[in-house]
Amino acid sequence: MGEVRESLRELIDCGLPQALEVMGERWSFMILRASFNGLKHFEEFLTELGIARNILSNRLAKLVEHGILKREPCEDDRRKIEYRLTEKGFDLLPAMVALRQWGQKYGSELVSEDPVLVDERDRLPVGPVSMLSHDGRILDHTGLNLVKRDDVGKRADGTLATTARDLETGDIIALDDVRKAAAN
Amino acid sequence: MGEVRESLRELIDCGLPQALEVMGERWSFMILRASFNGLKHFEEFLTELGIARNILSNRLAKLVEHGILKREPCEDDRRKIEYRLTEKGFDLLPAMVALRQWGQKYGSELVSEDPVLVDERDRLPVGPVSMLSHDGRILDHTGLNLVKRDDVGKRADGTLATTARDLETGDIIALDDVRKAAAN
DNA sequence: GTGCAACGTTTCAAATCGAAACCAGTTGCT
DNA sequence: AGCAACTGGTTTCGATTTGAAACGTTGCAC
Repeated sequence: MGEVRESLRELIDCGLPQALEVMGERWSFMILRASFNGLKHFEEFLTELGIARNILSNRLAKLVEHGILKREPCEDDRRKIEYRLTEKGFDLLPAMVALRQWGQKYGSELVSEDPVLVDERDRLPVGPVSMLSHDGRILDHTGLNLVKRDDVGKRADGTLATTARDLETGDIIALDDVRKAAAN
Repeated sequence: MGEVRESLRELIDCGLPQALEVMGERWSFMILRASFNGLKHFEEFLTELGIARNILSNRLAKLVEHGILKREPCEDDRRKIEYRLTEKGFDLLPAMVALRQWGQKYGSELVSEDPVLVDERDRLPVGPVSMLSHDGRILDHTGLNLVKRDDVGKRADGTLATTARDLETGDIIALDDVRKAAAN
C-alpha cells in the first residue's frame, strides 16, 4: 500500500508540471506560434492574437523569464522591442506542432492550414509528429509500455510482456489499460 | 497592406486554438497523463493530482464532452465510474510526451522519470518526439519553412529557398527569422 | 437499517483575466 | 524647440475562474 502510494507520488514527478508551469498558461502556445510565424513586436502580438494588453505584457515577461523568448531593444527604433525565440523556445516546436496537428485532425471546423509547415529540402509538408523507438521506428500508443526505471531493457528474452504476471509484479503499470482501451 | 492583414488573420486559423480549447485548461494535460498511467476513478485523480474536487469534476466532464475520455459506470461496483482514454485521447500522446520531454530537458530540478516510457518491443526508452519529413527524415527547426498553401512542393529546382527574394514575394514567411534566431 | 465509500454539487473567498484608461520614452514633423 | 503620434507598458476595476470546504445522493456491506 505504501508501495502504491509511492508509485503514485512519482506520477507527478516528471517533466510535465515543469513544462506546464509556463506553457500551461492560456495564450502561451498561441504566442509561441505567432513568434515562430515571424511576429516580433508587442503591437503585432496584440492585434494579431486579440489578447488583452496587460495579459500579453505579463505572458511575454514570463516567457522571457523562462528563457523561451529573448527580449531586446530594436536598433533602429528604440521605442520598439524585439521578442524572438531562443533555442529553448524552438525546442517546443514538436509539442506545438503535435498539438496543432491533433487539433486539425479532430477540429470540428475545417481549417485551411495556411501557411503550411514544410520540409525546407523538398518543400513538402511535414508528416505527423511522432514518437520514435531508439532505433527509429514510429510508435503509436499500442507499442508503448511504462516500466519501472530499473526494468528498462529487461525481459528482452522474447516472451510477450503483456501477461497478468507482469501486472502482479508491478513491472508493467499501464499496459493492460492501454490494451483494453485500444480494443474499443 | 490588406495582404499582410490577411496573412496575419490566417495565423489564427489553424488547429492550435481548437486543441487549446480543451487542452489549454489548467490540469487537462495532468489528467491526460494520469489517465495514461492507468488511473481511472474520480477519487484516484483527486488524491493523486491534488486538484480541487469541483474543478476535477468540471475538467473530466469537459474531457468527456470533447471525446478525449469516455465515462462508463463500473460493472462490479455501480458507485464507481471509469474514465478511460479514447482513441482521440491516445492521439494526444505525442503532444503530451513532447511537452514532458521538453520539461525534462530544461527543468531546473532533476526529475527521476519513473516509470519510463519504453518501446514495447525491446523495452528500451523511446527517443525524442520528432517532426518528420514526408520521407521520414527527422527535422529540427532549422529544416523547416512556412510556405503558402499554393506553393507547397514548388521550387524543387534546387535553388536554396532562403533568399531575400523569397521574402519579398511573400513566399516564405518566417524562415529569415528562424535563421537569425538559430544563429544566436 | 446504519455506516461508509464514490462521485458530484453548492457556496464563498481568493486569484486571474480582460477592457479601458492612463503613462513614459521615442520618433517624425514643422 | 514644440507637438502629435507611436510603442510598450502599468493601473484600475468588473467579470470569470479557481480552490477549499461543506453538503447531497446513490450504492455497497453488514
